[in-house]
Amino acid sequence: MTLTQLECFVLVARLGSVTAAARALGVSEPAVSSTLGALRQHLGDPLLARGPTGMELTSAGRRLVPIASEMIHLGAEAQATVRQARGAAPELRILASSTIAEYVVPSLVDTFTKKNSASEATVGVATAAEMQAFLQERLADVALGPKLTGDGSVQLESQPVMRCSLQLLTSPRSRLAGARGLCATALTDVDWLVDPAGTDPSSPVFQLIGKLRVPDKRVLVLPSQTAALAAAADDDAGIAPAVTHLAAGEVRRNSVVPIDVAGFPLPMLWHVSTLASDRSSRTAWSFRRFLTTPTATQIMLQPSRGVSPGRFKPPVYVTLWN
Amino acid sequence: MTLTQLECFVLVARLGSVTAAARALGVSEPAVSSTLGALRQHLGDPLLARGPTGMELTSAGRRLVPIASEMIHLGAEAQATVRQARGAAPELRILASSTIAEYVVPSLVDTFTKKNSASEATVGVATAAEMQAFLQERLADVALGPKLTGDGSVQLESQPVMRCSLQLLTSPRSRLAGARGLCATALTDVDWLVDPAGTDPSSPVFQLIGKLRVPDKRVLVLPSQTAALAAAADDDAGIAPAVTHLAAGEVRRNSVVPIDVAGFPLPMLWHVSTLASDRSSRTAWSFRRFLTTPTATQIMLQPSRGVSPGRFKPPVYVTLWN
DNA sequence: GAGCCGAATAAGCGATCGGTTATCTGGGCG
DNA sequence: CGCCCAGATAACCGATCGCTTATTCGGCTC
Repeated sequence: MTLTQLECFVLVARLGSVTAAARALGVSEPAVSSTLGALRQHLGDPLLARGPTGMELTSAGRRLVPIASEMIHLGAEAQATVRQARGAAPELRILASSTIAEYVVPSLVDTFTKKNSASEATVGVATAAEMQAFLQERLADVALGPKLTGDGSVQLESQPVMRCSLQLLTSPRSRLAGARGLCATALTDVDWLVDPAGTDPSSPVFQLIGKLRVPDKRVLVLPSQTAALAAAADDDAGIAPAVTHLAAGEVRRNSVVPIDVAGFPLPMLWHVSTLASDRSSRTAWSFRRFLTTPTATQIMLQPSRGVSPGRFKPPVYVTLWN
Repeated sequence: MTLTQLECFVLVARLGSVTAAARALGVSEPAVSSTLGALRQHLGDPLLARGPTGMELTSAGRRLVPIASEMIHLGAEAQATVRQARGAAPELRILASSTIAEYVVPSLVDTFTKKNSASEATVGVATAAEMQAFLQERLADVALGPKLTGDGSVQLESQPVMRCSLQLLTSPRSRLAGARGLCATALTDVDWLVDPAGTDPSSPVFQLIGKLRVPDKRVLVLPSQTAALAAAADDDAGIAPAVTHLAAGEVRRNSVVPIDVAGFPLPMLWHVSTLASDRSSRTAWSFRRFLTTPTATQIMLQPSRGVSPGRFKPPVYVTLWN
């Protein structure tokens, strides 16, 4: 019985699927499957079995979850405690959607750690479901992205920190560029150029694609928002959904232009989420408060220039820090 | 960071020495040393350093102990919980001094599990220091042997369950056999045939040997008390300290005879120890209560015949059950 | 009944674990 | 001063871990 096995188990239990857990951990599905298999054999119980709504816990599995979860948490705490005892800065583990991670997290972290010199940040990219699981397992301290609700058993606090909007952008020379009052159905037979956050089922972009019934082959996932915008700048390459103020620079330079579609720009909110204050780390809490300050708002409005396409090393999926 | 590493660390911290921890775990000293080294490297702190009174915790190590201890405990609890959820009998992990393990534990366990069919026992041999460490780490549920005091931080409950005495036995044809009113100094130039419990610094036998200043080369550690008595039965092989009522059969058969030394038979007590009732498992508590019943006393007075020498597979040192 | 999707299994690979014996090192102590 | 003891290190070995790709299995849907 290793901590890795328990981590796998808990993640599968929380996310309801081996595949999702594998993606969250950034490994292949068989890796998780076999790790889970080892734990099953060791404990002599299937722990999880396929059910109509994903993997469902057996009676033994249900009792194991809280214990395993606590062990994992203590593992992280052990590391943090030793770090602190040695006088090192406490670490702040931040999760963000790929878009936010790309444009605003670096400068936010920069400013925060300068202000609050006693902390050291690591950043990972995750989907909303992963954020929720990781926060609940205390494998991350704070998440930036869509609103998280918690799953009832563990309370998450999610608070809006930025009001912004979504636009659809395309090349100024595209046939869509000049059109007025476009109908949504006209958008289903062009390529959609999205960043990794567009694959998160709870992201506005994903939901938009779903609502419009854009066929899968029309959705191209690029490694970053910057790359998506660069691709959209090519004539007739397709359309790129983007956060208005983050793409403002590209629009000003006229490399892309907004498409006029009813309902756009689509308003949206960025949220910051942590565990309830009494279970959250002091540093996480302090970072969260920082995000509501005007300084942080300024930073989020004036994004660091997106990393040039190809240079943006996609952290792709989060690695666990232990 | 593995559970094994944490286990090593905690055990070294509790026992105050790498060597002692290695013995408790039944492995070589370098095994523990290097496992500890791996943890040190992983956490970037020495955790423990040599001090005048054994290994001493660094500040980081001091904070790590309770966390690591809790993780280990949760590991054991995870297994127990899953076992129980599957409907299996809860397990009872018993530690005993080698003498007690040899003569009375098997029948005690037999009777107890028959009475209390919902439990399954495993037995290990340990010294008093190991018993204390294992109980505190909840790596064992109950210990049978000398009185344990606890080390202040964790409270152990130790209760006498058997009043008995220690005799010195030798071959009826030995030159010591007939002597009357022997002086203790006469005993330092014969071989002492002791069982593994005689190597436990807190055992009466060990203390006796120390008080008499018997030279090390005069002390022969045999794999069991039965073996020691068999050896003592040889002419002039030496003397074997033994619990009076356990050796009664051998004495009745005249294969060995008691030596007449002032102060002998030396009274002694067997104790049963557990964690305080609120932290101890139900099964452990129930076993402990069982030991105070007349049934259990009867069993302890009428030992199962010692296993024949050589056939007694010495569990030597306890294995951790996880 | 055929196809599909997600989990499980197979096979293989390199790194690490956990263990051994033998040796080195560094502090008390006679 | 040199011995001795206990911890650290070296060198080595086999088992397991953790991960991969490819394939098989089992339910569901059409």
